[in-house]
Amino acid sequence: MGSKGIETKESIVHKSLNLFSVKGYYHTSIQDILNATNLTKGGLYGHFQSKEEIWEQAYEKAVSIWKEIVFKGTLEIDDPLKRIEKALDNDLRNYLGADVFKGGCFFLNMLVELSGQSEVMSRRVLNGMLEFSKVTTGWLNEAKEKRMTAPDLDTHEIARFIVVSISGCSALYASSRDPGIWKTTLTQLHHFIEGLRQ
Amino acid sequence: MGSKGIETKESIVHKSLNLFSVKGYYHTSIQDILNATNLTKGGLYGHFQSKEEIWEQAYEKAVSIWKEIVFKGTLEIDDPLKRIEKALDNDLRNYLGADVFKGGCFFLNMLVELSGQSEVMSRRVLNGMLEFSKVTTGWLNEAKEKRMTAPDLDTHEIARFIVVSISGCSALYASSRDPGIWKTTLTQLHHFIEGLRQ
DNA sequence: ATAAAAAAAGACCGGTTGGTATAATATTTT
DNA sequence: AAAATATTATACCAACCGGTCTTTTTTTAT
Repeated sequence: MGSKGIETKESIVHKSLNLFSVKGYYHTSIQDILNATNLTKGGLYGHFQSKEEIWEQAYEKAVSIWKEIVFKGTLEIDDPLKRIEKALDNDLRNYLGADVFKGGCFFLNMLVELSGQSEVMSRRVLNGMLEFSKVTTGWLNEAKEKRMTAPDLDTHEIARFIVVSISGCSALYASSRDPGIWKTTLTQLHHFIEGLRQ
Repeated sequence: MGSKGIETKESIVHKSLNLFSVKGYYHTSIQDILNATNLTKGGLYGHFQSKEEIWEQAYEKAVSIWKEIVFKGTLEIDDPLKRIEKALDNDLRNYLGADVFKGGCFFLNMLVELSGQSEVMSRRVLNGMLEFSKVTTGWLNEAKEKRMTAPDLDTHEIARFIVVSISGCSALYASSRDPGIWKTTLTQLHHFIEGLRQ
């Protein structure tokens, strides 16, 4: 594969990711992608076997973009609870609120659209979100071991509730475009997490 | 319109509501509705002018079904905070968790799917959800006036966070089908609301 | 029972969907 | 420069989309 091909392929993934995040997977047609990339079908299907394969690569790119934003400046924070708060601040303020993807949170949008349509694709998105829940659980366990919280803290449950909150925040912000949504969520989650300290 | 016509029309709305909640609006085709109702195009378009008109009536029916479940047994509760908890229990346990709509929460699914597709339809769903937020705000104000909470409680913000939480819960439950999602949310919201008392 | 009205059937419409096959054109490699 | 290879264009496919129209059937009112 020559350098021209690689460039074109990356362009397809990039443009498709934007389209998917704004219009959704099914509502983005191959023709939409062709218009955005100034290609024709031959040019596109030389790089991908199917629309779903384009989505897979777009999804992976979205994950790497999201990770870079959310975990920025978290690892150097010693206090695990503050670390969680930093990650949440990154997610809601610098990812969701900064409109990194014009349609809101790429993952939440995909999860809802694909549920009941494609078991394979929706499962993949869900697992990605559960991974974040696991990271949070780990940090909560760290806080518990350091005796910063109650010794009987149900860290798995707390982490799950945090993911629930940011998911709802993403859903409502995407449709309302009201920054008050993520600001409120951030404030309440801050109080919630600080309330775990003993 | 004879009684046969009314019966058919109600059947169309009923079947369509189920299809919309499982497959989504755009992914439900007219043909799907025809198969479910054992009608043909002539039979269907004699009752409705467009697919969107079918959705409007399905939406209204969903609202009435939801209201009946969520507000059941709430009005006779004097304690406004307990009243909110009862409504949330109804919503998560008896509506979402009971799989009243097979695809999860009809409103959340519609909100996400329609955002960025149909301004008119998504706005309608969002406004419906904000109405529930207003009811909750009113109940919180009642608690504040009765001096059950801190005098400076930001009731609007609290209500908004509650709606955020149940929205996220609906999104994650729809795709995971894990009852632990709504059970966790219920537990945490219970603690959250009880924590408002002073 | 019969006439009027309502309901339903079914063919048809233009447009779009994701995807394929083949031919032409660029780009690399030799 | 020429040959090999990678990339792209274009025409085409069957299936499906929401919706319209006319005809036939069924229900309803008299």
